[in-house]
Amino acid sequence: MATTLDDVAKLAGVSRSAVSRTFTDGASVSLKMRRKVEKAASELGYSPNFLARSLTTRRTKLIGLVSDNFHNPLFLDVFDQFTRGLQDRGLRPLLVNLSAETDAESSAQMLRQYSVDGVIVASSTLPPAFSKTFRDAGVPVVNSFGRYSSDPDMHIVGIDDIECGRMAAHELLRRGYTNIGFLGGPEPATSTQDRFTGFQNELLRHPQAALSYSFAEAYSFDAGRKEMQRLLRGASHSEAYFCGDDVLYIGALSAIKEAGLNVPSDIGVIGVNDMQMSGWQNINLTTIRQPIGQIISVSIELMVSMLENPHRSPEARVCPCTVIERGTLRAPQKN
Amino acid sequence: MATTLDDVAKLAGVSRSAVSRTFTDGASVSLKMRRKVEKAASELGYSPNFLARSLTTRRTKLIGLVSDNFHNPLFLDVFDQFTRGLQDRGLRPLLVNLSAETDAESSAQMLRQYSVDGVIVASSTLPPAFSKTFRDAGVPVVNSFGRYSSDPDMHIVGIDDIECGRMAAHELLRRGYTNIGFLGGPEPATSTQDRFTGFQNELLRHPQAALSYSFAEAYSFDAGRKEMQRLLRGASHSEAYFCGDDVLYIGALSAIKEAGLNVPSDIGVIGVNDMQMSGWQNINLTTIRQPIGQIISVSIELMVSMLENPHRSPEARVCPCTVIERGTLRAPQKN
DNA sequence: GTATTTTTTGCAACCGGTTGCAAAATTATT
DNA sequence: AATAATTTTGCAACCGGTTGCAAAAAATAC
Repeated sequence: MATTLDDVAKLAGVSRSAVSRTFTDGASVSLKMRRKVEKAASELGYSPNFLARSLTTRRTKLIGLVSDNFHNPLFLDVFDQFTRGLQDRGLRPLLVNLSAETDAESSAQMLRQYSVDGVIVASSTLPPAFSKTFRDAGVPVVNSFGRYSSDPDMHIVGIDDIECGRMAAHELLRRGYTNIGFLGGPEPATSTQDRFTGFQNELLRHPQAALSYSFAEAYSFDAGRKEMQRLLRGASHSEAYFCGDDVLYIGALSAIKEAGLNVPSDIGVIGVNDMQMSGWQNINLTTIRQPIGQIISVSIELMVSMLENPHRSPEARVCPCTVIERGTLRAPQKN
Repeated sequence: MATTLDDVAKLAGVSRSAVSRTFTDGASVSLKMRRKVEKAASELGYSPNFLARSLTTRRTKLIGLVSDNFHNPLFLDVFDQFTRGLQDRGLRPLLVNLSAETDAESSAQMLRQYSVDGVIVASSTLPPAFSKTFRDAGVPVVNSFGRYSSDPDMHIVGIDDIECGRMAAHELLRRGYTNIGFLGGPEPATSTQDRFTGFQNELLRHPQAALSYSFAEAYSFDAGRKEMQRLLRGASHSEAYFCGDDVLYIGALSAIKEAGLNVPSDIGVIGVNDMQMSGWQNINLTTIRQPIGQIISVSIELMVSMLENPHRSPEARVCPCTVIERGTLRAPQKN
C-alpha cells in the first residue's frame, strides 16, 4: 500500500542504498543522484518509515510523557508547552496517563517496548518503578515538577518547596498577619511536607506569630472547599491562610465567601502555582508563581542533552518562584 | 543492550519462531514449549519490541491524538479521558499539538511516518490536510467535537450546535427574557455560526423577543471579558446573553461584576460546555452541557471498530446536550 | 595522459521481529 | 501395530529501512 524504498529505487533506477542515503542527512550522495531520487520519491509521494528506520538507528524520537495530574488545570499549560517544545525539536510525545489504578510497572514496560528514546515524568510523585526500569535499560529519565535532592539518582527539575513555604510565610508576616494557618494538600505528598517545613521555619523566627495547620484530602476544588468549611465552623479561624495549591485555594475561597466573609478584609489568602485562571480578574489570587515555562524548557533541554550523551550524570535543577501580588492579601503594615 | 528474540531462543535452545509464537496470541505452541520459552524470557527480562513487530504485522497500536485546543480548560478532561480510554484498549496516544503556527500538513506526514493505526482529531475545526492525507493512505480518522454533516467524508462525533443554540434560546425565553444578546466565539468558526443559527431561529418564532449579537475574538477569558466590557459601555445592553463557551462566559462575568452589575438580577447569562470549573460554587454557571465523556467514548468505539474493519463507511454521531441549571439565570416567569 | 587521492555507488548483511510452508512429532482411528 | 489426521516445530523469506566495505567513478596531482 504505502510506497517503500524499493519502489523509489526501482523507479529511479538506482540502488536501495542510494535512496536511503538521500533521506539520511549527513550521508554521501552526489547532487545528480539526489535529484534523480527526489524526483522519483515525490512522484510516488514517498517518505521514509520512521519505525523501520529506528530498527537500525536505534533512535525513535519518541519521548514518553507520563503524568498523573490530569485534573489540575495547571497541567493543561504543562501539556501544551511540553508538546510544543518536544515537537520543535523533532521529538514526539507518547502520552501516558498514570492516573488512578494504572500500573506504573506495566506503563514502564510498555514504553520500553516502544523503544522510547527518553521519558519525562511530569509529576511531583515519580513512581519508583520508572527510575529503576529505565536506568537499567539505559533510557534517560527527567522528572519534572519533582522533589529537589542534593544527590539525585536521575534528572529532576522543579521548585524548592521549602523555599516556597518560606516565601509564603514571609509575605504574610510582611503584611502584619500574626494568626496564621497552613492549609496544605494531601499530607503524605512531599511537596506538602516541604512547603510546610519552610513555612513553619520562617514563622518560628517570628515568635509573635501563631501557626495552625491542616491538610486537604486532595489537590482539588472540593477538597479545599470542604477543609475551609470545616475550619470556619471551628471556634476561631486564622487571620490568613497559606493554601498549598491554587485550585485548593479557589475551593477555600468559595467556602469563605459562602460563610459571608470577605477576602482580604476578613481573611487573607496566599497560594501556590499561578495557573492561568488565577489571574482572571474575578478570581485574582495573590499567589506564588511556579515557573512552569522554565521548568519545562529546562526539562526538555536536559532531555535533549541526555539523548546526545546518555551518561551525563543526574542533576537537580531548581527554578525560582516569585510572589505575584493580586487581591487576596491586605496591604503591608508599617512597623 | 536490550535482550532480543535470539537471546531467548538461544537460551531456551529452541527456534526463533518458537519464541515469537509464545508472544503472539493465537499462535500454535505446545504447553511444554511455552513453559520453556517463558522461563528463558523471564530470566533475561525479555519482552518483544513492538516496533519491530509492527513491521510485519502492520499494526503499531499507535493512535495520533491531534488537538488545537490546548487553552480551553475543558480539554484537560478531554485528554484525561482519551488517554485513559485508549490505554484501556491497548492503544497508545501519540500527541500532536496543532496550536499556533504548526503546519497541519507536516504533522499529518509525521503521523504517517510513524505508521499510526488511526488518528483522532479533537477539534471543532479539522484541518483539511488530515482528511485527505489519511484517506489516501487508508488510515482511519475520527473527528471528535467536529461539525455534524449528513454526508460526512469521515467519522464525526460531536454535538448538534444548531440544536444547542436553540436550547439556549428556549431556556432564555422560558425565563421571560425578551431583550436578548448572542455573545459568540470567533465569527468564522462553524460552531459559532451553527449556534447562532439555532439561537436565531428559535427567537424568530417568538416575535416579542429582540436579538442583538456580537462575536469575541477567541474562545478565551480575555476575549469574553473584552467583548462584554464593550457591550456594557454601549447605550443599552441586553437583559440576557447566550455565551458561546464557558471560558468566554467567565470573562464576560468578570466584566459584568466589574461594572457593578449583578448576575442574575441585572443580567442573565447562559453558556455552553459545562467544564469542571463551571460547577464550582463560586462560579456556578447555568450552561448547556456538552457530553464530553460520551463524545469520547463513542469516538474511541468508532476508532476501534475501524481498526477491525477499515472500510466501514463514515458516520456522523450526534450526542445530546442538556441544560444545567445553576445560578446565572432568573427563575422562569409564569405567563 | 597516467598515477593517486577522494568521492560516490552498490552489494550484502543486519536491525528484531513474523509467517507460509513443509517436515517432524503427536494424537486419533481402525 | 500400522495408518491417517492433527498439531507442533524449524527453516527461510520477508517487513522497510541502514551501513560497513570494496569496487567504480570522479577529481586532483604530477
